[in-house]
Amino acid sequence: MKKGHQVTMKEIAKKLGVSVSTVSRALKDSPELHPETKKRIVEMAKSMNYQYNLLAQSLRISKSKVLGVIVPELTSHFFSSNISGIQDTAYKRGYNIMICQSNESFEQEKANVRTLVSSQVDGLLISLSRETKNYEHLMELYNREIPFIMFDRVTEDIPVSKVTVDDAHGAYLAVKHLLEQGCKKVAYFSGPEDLYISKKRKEGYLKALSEFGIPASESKVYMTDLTSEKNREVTLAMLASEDRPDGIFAMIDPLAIDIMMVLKEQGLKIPEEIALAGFTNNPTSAVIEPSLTTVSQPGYEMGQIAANHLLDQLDDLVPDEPQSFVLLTTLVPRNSSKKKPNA
Amino acid sequence: MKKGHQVTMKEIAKKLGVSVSTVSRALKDSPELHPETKKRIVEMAKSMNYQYNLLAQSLRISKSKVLGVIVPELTSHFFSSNISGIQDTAYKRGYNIMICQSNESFEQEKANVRTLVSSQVDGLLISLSRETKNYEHLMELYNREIPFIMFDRVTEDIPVSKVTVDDAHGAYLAVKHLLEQGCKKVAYFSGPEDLYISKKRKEGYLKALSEFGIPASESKVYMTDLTSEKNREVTLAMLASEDRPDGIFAMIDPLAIDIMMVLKEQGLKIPEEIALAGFTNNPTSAVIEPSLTTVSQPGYEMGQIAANHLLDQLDDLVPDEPQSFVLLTTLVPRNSSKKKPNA
DNA sequence: ATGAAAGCGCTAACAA
DNA sequence: TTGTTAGCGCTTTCAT
Repeated sequence: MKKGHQVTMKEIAKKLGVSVSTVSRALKDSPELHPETKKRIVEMAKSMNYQYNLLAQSLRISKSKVLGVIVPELTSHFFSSNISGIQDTAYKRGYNIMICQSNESFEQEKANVRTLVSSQVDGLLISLSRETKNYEHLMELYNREIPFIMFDRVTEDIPVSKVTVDDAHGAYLAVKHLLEQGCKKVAYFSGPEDLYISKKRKEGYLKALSEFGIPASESKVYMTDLTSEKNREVTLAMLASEDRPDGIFAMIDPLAIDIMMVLKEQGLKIPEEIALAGFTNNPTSAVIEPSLTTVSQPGYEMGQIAANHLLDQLDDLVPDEPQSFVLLTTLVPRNSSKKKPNA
Repeated sequence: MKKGHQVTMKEIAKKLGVSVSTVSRALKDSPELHPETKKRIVEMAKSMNYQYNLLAQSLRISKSKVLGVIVPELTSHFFSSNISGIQDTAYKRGYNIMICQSNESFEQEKANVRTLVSSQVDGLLISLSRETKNYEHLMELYNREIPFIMFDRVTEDIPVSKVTVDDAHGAYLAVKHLLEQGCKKVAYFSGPEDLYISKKRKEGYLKALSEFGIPASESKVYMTDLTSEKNREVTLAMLASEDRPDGIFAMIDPLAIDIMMVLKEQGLKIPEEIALAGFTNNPTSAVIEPSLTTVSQPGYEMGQIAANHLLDQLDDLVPDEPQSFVLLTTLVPRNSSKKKPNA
C-alpha cells in the first residue's frame, strides 16, 4: 500500500509564482512579508490541503521535537500514568513522544536507547528495567551529551536529573502506621534487592522499626522477583515461619494484592490477624476487600514534572546541572490495616 | 542544553578516503562491495561511535518507519494493553510508535491526527474518542491515502480495516449467563448511546433476552457517560426504581465496579439479591470481592493483530481491501453472578 | 567495486 | 519584501 502524494512547499510556490522561501516564511507567519502575499500563500496552502513535513524540518534544524520514553512495561497503571503525564505535557509544548518498553529486560532497554537515539529524539525519559545493574548505555548517552532524565526507577550512579518520590519516607509512614495499629512484628516484602526503590523503601521500614525500639531482623525481610508465583510462594513461606509476622509492608501494591489473596485463601483475618500495607495506590487497591492501606505515589504528576524539566533543559530555561525532584507521598489508611476503630 | 555532535557518514568517508556512497553501502551490508572495504568502514564506524540517522533516511526514502497511535486515554488497562501489543509488534518489525491520547475529546483527536500526519508516520492505529460522531478527519486520511486502521472504538462509516471483538456475542454470553443463574429482570448499563460498543453490546443483551422469551424494555436500559459520579447516580436511580432489576450487565468493567461499590454500600447482597456482570476482564475484576463475572477481551492480542495487519498492508503483504478482524471473547464466570452452586 | 551527483522537503544566511 | 543558494544526512541512479 502506497501513500498518496503529499503537497510540498515547492508546489505551492510554483502555483503562485513565488519562491519556496517565501512560502516557508508565509507559513511560519514571518513578519517581513507583504501581508497580501502571505494571505495568498496561506489560502493556497489550505486549498491544496498542504501538510507540514516535520521530518524535513527536523533534519534541517537538527531538532526532532520528539521525546523518547522508555518504561519497563506499558500495562502497569503506575507507568501508564507517568506516560500520560509525559504525553500531555510534551504535546502542550509542541513535542511528540516515542515510546518503548523494555519489558524489564536489560538487553531490550539498551536496544530501545539505540533506536530512540537513531530516531534523533531531542531527549529521553527513562525508567530502568529490573535487570539493569550496568549503566554503560546511560553513560554513553551522557558522554554524547544527549539530554535525558530518569524517573521512578533511577540510579544514583549517573549525574542527570531524576524524578522520584520520597520512597523512604513513604515506607516509613506505612510501617509506622502498622506499628501504631498495634503490630509487633512487621515484615517487609521487597522486590529485587538492587532495585533503587527496594533499597529506599527498606530504609524507611528500618527507620520506623528503630523509632519504635524494635530490633530489625533480616528474617522479617522477604524477597521476591515480583512474579505472582514467587509472591505466593514467599507469602506461604512467611506464614509457615516460626515467628509469624502480624503486619506486612509490601513494596508495591500488586505485590500487596498477591499477598492479600494468599492470606484470604488461608483463612487469615485482615487486619485482625495480620495487617497489610502497600505502596503506589493503584485503583485496584481502593476497591479490593479489605481495601488496601497504601502510600500514594503521584504518577501523572511525576510524568508532568519529568517532561517539563527535560523540556526546560532543552530550551535552556534551567541550568544544565542535574536536579533531583522528590515528590511527596501520603499515607492512605484503609481497612487492611485499621485495627483500632479510631485510627 | 545543546546536544553533542553526532558522527555522520561523511566524516567516516573522509577519514577513510572513500565516498559517502561507499560508506552508505557498507553500513547497509550491500553485496557489491569489496569485503575488505566493508570491513574497514564498519570498524571505523564502530570506533567513531557512529549512530545511524533515521530522520535523514526517512526523508530520503519517504518512509519514517513510525506508526502513529491514537487512544482515548493511556491509563486505562485495556488501552495500555492494546498499546503494549502494538509496540511489541511494531518494534519487532523495525518500527517505532508515536503515541497520542485524545482524552476522549473530538477536537484533541483531530489535532492528534494532524500532528501525526505532519510527523510523516507511515500509518495510524486509531481508537475513537467518546465524542467522535463526525468522521471527516478520518475521511480526509482516507482520501489522502494515508494507511490507517481502527480498533475497539471503531465506526462502520469508513471503509478501512478494523479490529474489534465480537461485542454482541460477548454481551449475549454474559446476559445469557445471568438469565441462566435465575435472573428475571436484567438491566443493561450502557455508555454513550452512539458509541459503537454501546450499540453492539446492547444487541447481544437484547438477543439473550429474546431467547429467554423476556420482553425487552427501555426502562431496563440505563445510560451513563461513564464518569464515576454519573455511574453512581444512575445506579441509585435504578435501585429506587419501581421494578428493581435482579441482574445487571454493565458495558465495561470499570462501570461494573462502580455499580458494585454502590450496591455494597447500600447493603445489597451480590449475587443473591442482584447479580452483576461486566465486560473487559480488567485485572481488578479478578481480585475484587465478590470477584466480577465478566467477558474477557484480549487487549494485547488486538494490538498485535492491528499492528501486524497495518504493517502487512504497508508492505503489500495483503490486499488493500479493508478487512474486519473480530476476535473471540469468552465468558469468565465469577462470584458476582453465581447463584447456583453448580454453575 | 567505487564515485559523482542529484535530491528528499525544508530553513536561513545573504543578496538584491 | 522577496529570491538565490547552500545544505541538513542520507540513498540511489548512473558512470566509470
